[in-house]
Amino acid sequence: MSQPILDYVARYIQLDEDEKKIFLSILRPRKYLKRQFVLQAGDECRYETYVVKGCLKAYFVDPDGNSHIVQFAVEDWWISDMDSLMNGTPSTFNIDAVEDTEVLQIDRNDFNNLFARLPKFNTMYRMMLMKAFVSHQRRIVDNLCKPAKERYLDFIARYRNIEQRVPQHQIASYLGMTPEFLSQIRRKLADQS
Amino acid sequence: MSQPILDYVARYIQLDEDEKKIFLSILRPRKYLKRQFVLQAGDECRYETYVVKGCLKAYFVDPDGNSHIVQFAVEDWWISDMDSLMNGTPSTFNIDAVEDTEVLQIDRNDFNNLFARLPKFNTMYRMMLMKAFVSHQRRIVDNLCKPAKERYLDFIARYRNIEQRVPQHQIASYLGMTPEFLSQIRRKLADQS
DNA sequence: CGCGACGTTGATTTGCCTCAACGATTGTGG
DNA sequence: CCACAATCGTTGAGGCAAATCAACGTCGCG
Repeated sequence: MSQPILDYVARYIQLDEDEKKIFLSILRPRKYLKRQFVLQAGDECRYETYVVKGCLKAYFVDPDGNSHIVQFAVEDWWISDMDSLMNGTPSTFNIDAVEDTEVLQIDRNDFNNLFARLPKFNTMYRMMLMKAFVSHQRRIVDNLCKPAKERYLDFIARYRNIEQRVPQHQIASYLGMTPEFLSQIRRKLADQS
Repeated sequence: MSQPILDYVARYIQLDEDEKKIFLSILRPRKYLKRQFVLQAGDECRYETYVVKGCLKAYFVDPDGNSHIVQFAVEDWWISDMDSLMNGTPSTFNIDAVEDTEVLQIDRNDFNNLFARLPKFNTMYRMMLMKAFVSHQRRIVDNLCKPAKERYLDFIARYRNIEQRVPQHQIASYLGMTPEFLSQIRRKLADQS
C-alpha cells in the first residue's frame, strides 16, 4: 500500500529509517467510490491527497453552472485545493472520484508541520511545484494559441492512459471546449483516416 | 539597491548576518534598456531574475509568428524560463524589457546550489511556488470560462499599476485576445459610462 | 522630416457554442 | 428480471464571440 509513495519520494530525496517512519505515520489510507466527493467547493480542504490507485478530478463550477476540470490525478499524482490547504480559506474547487480510488492523505496540520519536522520535504515539494509551474505555463500558452483539435491531439498523445479511463465530455471540459464540439473533432479525425 | 530584495526575503524567512552576506554575494545587479532582450527563446536561461525597478515580460512566439505574453514582472517580482533554468534545456520563452529596468540576477549554478547552501531558501521558494500554483490555476480557469470583456476588467482591477505602464496590445496578448478586439471592448465600456 | 510603434474602426469570416433531438449503455429499485 | 432513469456520445441547425484583413490617424523619435 505504501510502497508506491515511498518510491515516489525516493525519486526526489533520500530518507533514513526514522524519517520514513515519521512520514508513514502521518499518511491516512482511504477509499472513495466512483462519483464520491473528496472535497466540496466552499469547504475547507483538509488533506493533501496522493492517489495510489484510481482517478480523481478537480473542477470548478462557474456561476452559470458549467463545470471546468482543472486537473486529473491518476496513480502517483497529488491533488488538493492548494489555496484552501495553505490558508484555510474555503475551497473553490470540487474534487471527486472518476472511478473507485484508493488514496493516502496527509492532514492539513500535519502537512503544514511536515516541512519543519522533516526539512528534506521542502526540497521535494519545491521540485514538484517547479514541475507543476512549468506545465501550468505551457497549458496557459497552449490554451491561448492552439485550436481545439490540436489541444485534443496533444492531450491524447501526452495522457493516453487517462484518455481511456475518463468519459469524453470530461476531457472536453479539461480542454476547454463543449462535448458536442469534441465529438465533431473526433468524427473528422476518424473520417480522414 | 539590495534593500528591496532583503525585505522581500524577510517576508518569508529570517536570515542571520552570515546568511545575508552569502545571499547578497550571489546577486548580480544589471540594467536593461527598453526592448532589450533578457533571454531569447532557444538559448539556455542562465539567470533567475528579480526586478528592482522597471518591467519585464516573458512571451512565447508561436509557429505563425504571433506572440503570447505569459508573464509581466514589475518591481518585486521574479521572472525566468523555469524549465530551462532547472534543466538546462533550451528556453521556449523570450524575456525582454517593457521599459528601462534594473534587476538582480542569480546565476543558474548559484541558484541550483543555493538550496543546499542555505536550506531556508527551500522554504521561501516553496511558498512562492505555492502562490504561483494557485494563481496559475485561477488563470487557466478564467481563460476557459470568462469572456474577453470580463478578463480585461479583472486584469485592470488586479493590476492597475501594470495596466498603465504596458502598451495595450501587450495586455491583449496576455489576456489571449487580439488588440483590435480589446480596442472594441474599451470603446463599448467608454460609451456606456 | 520620415519611419516605426501604437491604437482605432469597419467589413467580413470563422471557430466554437447553444439548443434540441436522438440512440446506446449502464445501473438501479421494485 | 424487467422498467425506467440517468449517463454518455452523436448529429444537425442556427447563432455569436472573437479573429482576420485592411485602412487610417497619431505620436514619439532618430
